[in-house]
Amino acid sequence: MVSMKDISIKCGVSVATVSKALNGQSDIGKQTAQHIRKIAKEMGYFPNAAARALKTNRTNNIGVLFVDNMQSGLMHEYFSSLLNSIKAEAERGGYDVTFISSNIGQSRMSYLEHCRYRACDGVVIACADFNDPSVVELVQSEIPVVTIDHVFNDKTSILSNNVRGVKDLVSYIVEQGHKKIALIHGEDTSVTQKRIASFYRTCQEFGITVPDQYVKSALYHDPASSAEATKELLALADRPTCIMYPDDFSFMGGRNVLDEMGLKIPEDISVTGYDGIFLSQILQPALTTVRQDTISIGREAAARLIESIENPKAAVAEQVMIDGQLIPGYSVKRIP
Amino acid sequence: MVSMKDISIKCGVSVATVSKALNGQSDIGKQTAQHIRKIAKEMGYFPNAAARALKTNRTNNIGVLFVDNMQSGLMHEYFSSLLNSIKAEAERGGYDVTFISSNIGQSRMSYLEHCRYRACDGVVIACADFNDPSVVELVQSEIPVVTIDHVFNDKTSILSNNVRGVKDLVSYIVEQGHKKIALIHGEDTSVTQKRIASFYRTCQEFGITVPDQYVKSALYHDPASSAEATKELLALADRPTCIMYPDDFSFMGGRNVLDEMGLKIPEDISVTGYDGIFLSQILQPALTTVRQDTISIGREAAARLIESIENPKAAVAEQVMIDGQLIPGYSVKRIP
DNA sequence: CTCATTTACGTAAACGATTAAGAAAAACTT
DNA sequence: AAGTTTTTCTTAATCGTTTACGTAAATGAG
Repeated sequence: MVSMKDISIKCGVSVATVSKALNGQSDIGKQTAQHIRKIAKEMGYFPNAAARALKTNRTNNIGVLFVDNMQSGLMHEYFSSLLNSIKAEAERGGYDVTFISSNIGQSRMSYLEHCRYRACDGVVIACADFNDPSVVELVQSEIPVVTIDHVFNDKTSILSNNVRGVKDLVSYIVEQGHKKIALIHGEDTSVTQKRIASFYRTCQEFGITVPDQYVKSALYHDPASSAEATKELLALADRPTCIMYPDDFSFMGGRNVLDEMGLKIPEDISVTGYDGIFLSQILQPALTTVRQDTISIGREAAARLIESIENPKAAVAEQVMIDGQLIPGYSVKRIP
Repeated sequence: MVSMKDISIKCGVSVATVSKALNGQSDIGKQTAQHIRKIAKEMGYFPNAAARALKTNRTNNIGVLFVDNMQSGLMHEYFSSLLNSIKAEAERGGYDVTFISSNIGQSRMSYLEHCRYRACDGVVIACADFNDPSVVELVQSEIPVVTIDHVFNDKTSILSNNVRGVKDLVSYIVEQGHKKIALIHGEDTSVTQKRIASFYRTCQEFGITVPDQYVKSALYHDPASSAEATKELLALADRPTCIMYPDDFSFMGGRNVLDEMGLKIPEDISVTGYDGIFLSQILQPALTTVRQDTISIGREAAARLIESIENPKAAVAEQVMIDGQLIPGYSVKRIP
């Protein structure tokens, strides 16, 4: 590996001069700097990240927290797409992306310790148990943090606009003429709470009362639990005309139940999903859903994190709402 | 951050002694070492990765190459699952995982340069264009490399046993009584070539001749192209009784076509997928497919890479075959 | 008791970069 | 022309570790 020393020898200057020339410091002669840069390129020089990190305490490395309780974190298209976007934006800003975990080898360390160990310049918390003390510790540390879909006081967070998304979805369903709308929601998280609240509120705005039996609890990304909930809904004396699923993938579970019972979508029953994953638009009929803008969410998360790393004084903690987009599809029947 | 210096002061010994005690060197008194370790733990000491890397030229960091031409790399469940497994095994071995990319900030660097810049101890090449000169350069460098599903001379590679997988699949289909089997395969890669060859060979072994029109080309993970191929197959005068799809997800495209034409699976036509993704077993009927053992593939890749990092002299390049598992499902009809 | 060996620790030089402070040379003042 | 400022470069310290080597004390051999 060619180091600054090699360049300094070749150029007949000191190492300090090389460093300053390469970093664009002003106190180096124009032509000297140019010459040094040329030689450096010729020799294929790249800075030694470790040395630079040691001295500057900056690594140009951001950590991502993707904790997959039940090994499913990255399997969700929502999260893998998010990661992709974070990665892309980080690269654009000159940062690398490293996974943060709670145990490295035999020694178990907290997320914070891991971050310090690797000297991450910042962390994106994308998928984690936000109540985990180890996560809270990290959030409250001095390390710049951006969270996704969860708000911590005084920290920047990027939020998929679930309130608006559900509102759009419900509005669309109502506009198609439905009055009996059921909601199957995921496990209790702040996202879920928002979706449920928005569901009730929007229904109310349209003067629709929702019987308690129309709201069922299931799990995200779990077709089995959605299938179960679907059965319960279909067993009701007064069936809903439209069922909203926690997410597109879970819908696949409900779909099977509907199939078995000989119910056609959307002729006999209408359905909606959430997320807008690739699969949802492959299905026949295309699923009515809300596409969460993972590209923007990831991009904003990385960009804001980098901003607060590079300009800590001016870093303002804020909540950034990213709107999703209603995809009408063909799974909701128009009722005259 | 507490450093060795802090510990050395508290313990009244030199920094060198602390270093040696913490690293388990033999030339430190038993009780001294124990005391130092105790204090270190009390003070919450963790080594500074950058300093250690600078001195030892080892980072305990492995790079992963997941190049997503057309931004789909991580979207495939095969790859995201692979990444998950690599990550898990790396963590077990005390390594962190960093993405390697070709451009970091404004300066475009080759994969190799990126690896050197970050001083990755090794790299897993999981998803990339193996003909890309930049990839080849990396493979031929001094950095330990393990490739997945592609063999480079003198390098360790982990291979999903596609030959066996397709053989098992075809055998199963034949055993169910099928003689007219069509294959829709993915774009030209070494994996695809193996699958096609294994398809032909197994058919031959069973004395089945495959008309050229029964073999169609499509793209992996692309339902549209598989749908197209399905149409072509169904337009044939002598239709196949079973269609093999490039992968489970692509099958979804074919499924729509079959649906439209009123063909029931498996009563009217049999189908198989490949991969064994979550979705495949949610479908009704459950898809006959081959589950690729991504857990083992990822684990072996990381484990072998770490082995060759930590014991370079004894590192033997080898090809490790990981068998998949036939999942019978219910999408292939038994023909008497 | 002396000399050799072992044990346990300290000294100091690296690793490759950054940066404050200093110094020589050039340019500008008046 | 002498002093002042500016420009350009060097010196040297530093970041936190690791490690070859040195050395003093303890132990053993004869």
